[in-house]
Amino acid sequence: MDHLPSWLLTQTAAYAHRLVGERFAEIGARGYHYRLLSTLIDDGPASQADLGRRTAIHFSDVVAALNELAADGYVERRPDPDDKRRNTVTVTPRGQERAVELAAKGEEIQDELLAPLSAADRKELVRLLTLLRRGGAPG
Amino acid sequence: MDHLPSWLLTQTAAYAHRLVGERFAEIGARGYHYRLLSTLIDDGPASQADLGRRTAIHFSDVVAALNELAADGYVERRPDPDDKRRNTVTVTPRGQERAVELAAKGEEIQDELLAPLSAADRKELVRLLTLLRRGGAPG
DNA sequence: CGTATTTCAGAAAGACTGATATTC
DNA sequence: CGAATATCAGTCTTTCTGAAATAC
Repeated sequence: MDHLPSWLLTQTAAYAHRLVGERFAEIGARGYHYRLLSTLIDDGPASQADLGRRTAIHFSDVVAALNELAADGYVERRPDPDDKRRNTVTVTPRGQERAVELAAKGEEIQDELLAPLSAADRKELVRLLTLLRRGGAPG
Repeated sequence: MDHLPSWLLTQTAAYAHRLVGERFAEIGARGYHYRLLSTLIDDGPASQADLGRRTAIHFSDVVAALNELAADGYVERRPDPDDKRRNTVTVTPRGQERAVELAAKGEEIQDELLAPLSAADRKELVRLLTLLRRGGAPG
């Protein structure tokens, strides 16, 4: 059974999942927060629908995660004057600091997760997973 | 963001996960059924605790999945005469047929999942994931 | 006594569905 | 009108936690 890729993928993913959940929970965060904040900083302010597309998080979950981030003062929602349906989501100064914290945690998690792999193997893994992902989620 | 291994792993896993769920659902099954039946056939009858360890499925989830498999007549639970705490789980003839069906579905899912990868890349992926998994789940 | 097995009830997290109000 | 956006309420799956009863 250990040779089946989908089995391995599920197992490894479950481990990665648990690790990400645990480590982010240590600082009161979730994976969604990390994804959203990072994307906002890397690609700039966006509407919630745009955020959903960029992060591959469902619209409804973007709303919920943004509620949490806004409650802690990490992001702000402002109505888009050009399109009244939209909220423009921006990162506050506090959110910038939080993003640094989450990014550091992210690095820490990476290192823990990839500990068994050499630098070359890590690059190879990224290459293979990128190829795989194309089959499922274009973008 | 696309270069972060844990992100890639989560995304790819989500895709693999969805694929496995959908395809097995087409024949009224779940991933757990496949894992449990395959393990029972490959390694022989076992107690539920053993099954949990072999498949890396939680005891409580083994119970639930076995309830489903037993309801369809694919497995049988018999009290272990040597240790009255244990149930010995065996595959019925119907279960053998079902296992063949699930294995075929499993192959189909593999092919769909790994379509973007060459044969060499598939082996490489298995190698890397196996290494990774050691970090989290020894066994 | 502590440990192992089976069982059930439920929670957390991610992904998703459906409905609604609003605006383009 | 159809399409997009934001929101809310809720489901589904997998994984895991906690507690109970029973047997070693």
